Amino acid sequence: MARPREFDEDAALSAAMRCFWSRGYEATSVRDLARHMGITGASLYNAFGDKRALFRRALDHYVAGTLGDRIARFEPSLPPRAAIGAFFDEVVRLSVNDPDRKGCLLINSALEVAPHDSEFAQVISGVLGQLEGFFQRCVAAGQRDGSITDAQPAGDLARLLLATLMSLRVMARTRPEPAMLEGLVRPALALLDSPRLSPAVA
Amino acid sequence: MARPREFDEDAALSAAMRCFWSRGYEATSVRDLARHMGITGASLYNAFGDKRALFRRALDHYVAGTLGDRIARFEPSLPPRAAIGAFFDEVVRLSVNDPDRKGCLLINSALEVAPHDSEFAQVISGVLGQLEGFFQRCVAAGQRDGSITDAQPAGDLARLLLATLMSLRVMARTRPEPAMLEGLVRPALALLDSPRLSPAVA
DNA sequence: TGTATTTTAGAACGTACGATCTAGAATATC
DNA sequence: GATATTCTAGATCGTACGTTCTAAAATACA
Repeated sequence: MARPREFDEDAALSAAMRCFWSRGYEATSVRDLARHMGITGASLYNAFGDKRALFRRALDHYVAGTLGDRIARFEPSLPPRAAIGAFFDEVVRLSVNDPDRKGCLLINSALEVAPHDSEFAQVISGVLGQLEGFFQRCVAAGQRDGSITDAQPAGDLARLLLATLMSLRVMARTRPEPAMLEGLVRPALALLDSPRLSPAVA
Repeated sequence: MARPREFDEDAALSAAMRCFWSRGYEATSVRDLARHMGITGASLYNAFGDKRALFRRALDHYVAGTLGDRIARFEPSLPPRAAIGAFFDEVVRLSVNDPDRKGCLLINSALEVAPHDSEFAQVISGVLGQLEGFFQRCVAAGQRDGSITDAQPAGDLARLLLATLMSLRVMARTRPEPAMLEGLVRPALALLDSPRLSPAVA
């Protein structure tokens, strides 16, 4: 064997992720990447293949470290209705406090990369499915414990939440003001609390 | 005065719009544009300024000819609830029959251009406001004639519809299958038909 | 310690980008 | 018909792109 790598591969990957996240795939140059990763172009190609392969790694890193982490923090530790609320609260809070308007790397890639790259389309579609699954599990559990209405099937409510999340990510890149983003989220969450079918209200 | 222009400016603008629509702003080169517009680079710069100014014209052209036209076709001629349904039906149908997965130029630009160009952010935000206004007018009218529930305020339902539209446009670039897109739209439209608050159901 | 192997840095490859310039062709006004 | 103006085509500008190459530095195993 031979000389070991000088740089921290995980730190370099995180730096690459941040580049792709704030500038997008095409607009991020290999020179940008190398500079922010603290390595040279040759090392980048040695360690990660080419730009597209590095992007794939960076996207996986993002999904595991941001989306996956958020679900893992909220789903096991909060009641289902609260987990959904906390999920959206965090996304709104991060969006409002993001002067670069980076949005979400997954959704950004769904629009920039997926349409003309079937491998990424498949990966992204799978992650969107995981998100829908998270919402569906929360809604179903909330319907069982009575904290979420059963006026709509859990699958339908989950898709409404997924749609809300995607629209939130779109809006956050154009108009990331609290009133705007909360105006998108609040009516969606209100649906979860709609009265049950059984007793009359008025 | 002097020699008149040889090419049809409106046809050229439509061709430019199609380029930006299918490839995005950055990925569309001035040479691409000139070729599809049927003119030379010099004529393009003479007639439209630079690439950014041409994109601005192309985006306005898209908004007027696609979004504006769709609203103008449905809002005056259909009952409010039907206008909303026809709007989404058309977007789903066009998305499914779009092998290039172009999506919507406005939403694509909201993610690609708006975050780092405040002028475009303002323009796009304004158009999103017009869309929300269309939904709000339809919902309010539908609530008046009883075809749409008043279990939620018209503004909230309008924002839910706007969110649904944005998510539809995101999903259409990644997974433009009828089942997927209709699965996003159907639960949102179902909300409009929710029972009114007054009589008990079960 | 010697050698094979993989790292590093940075120059260099060919290509494409947005934009401009140089001519020459064409036309509305005088 | 002369002239001033705006059009056209295509070469050309400087810059940046993704990628590869060259050579020197460094280390695990014999």
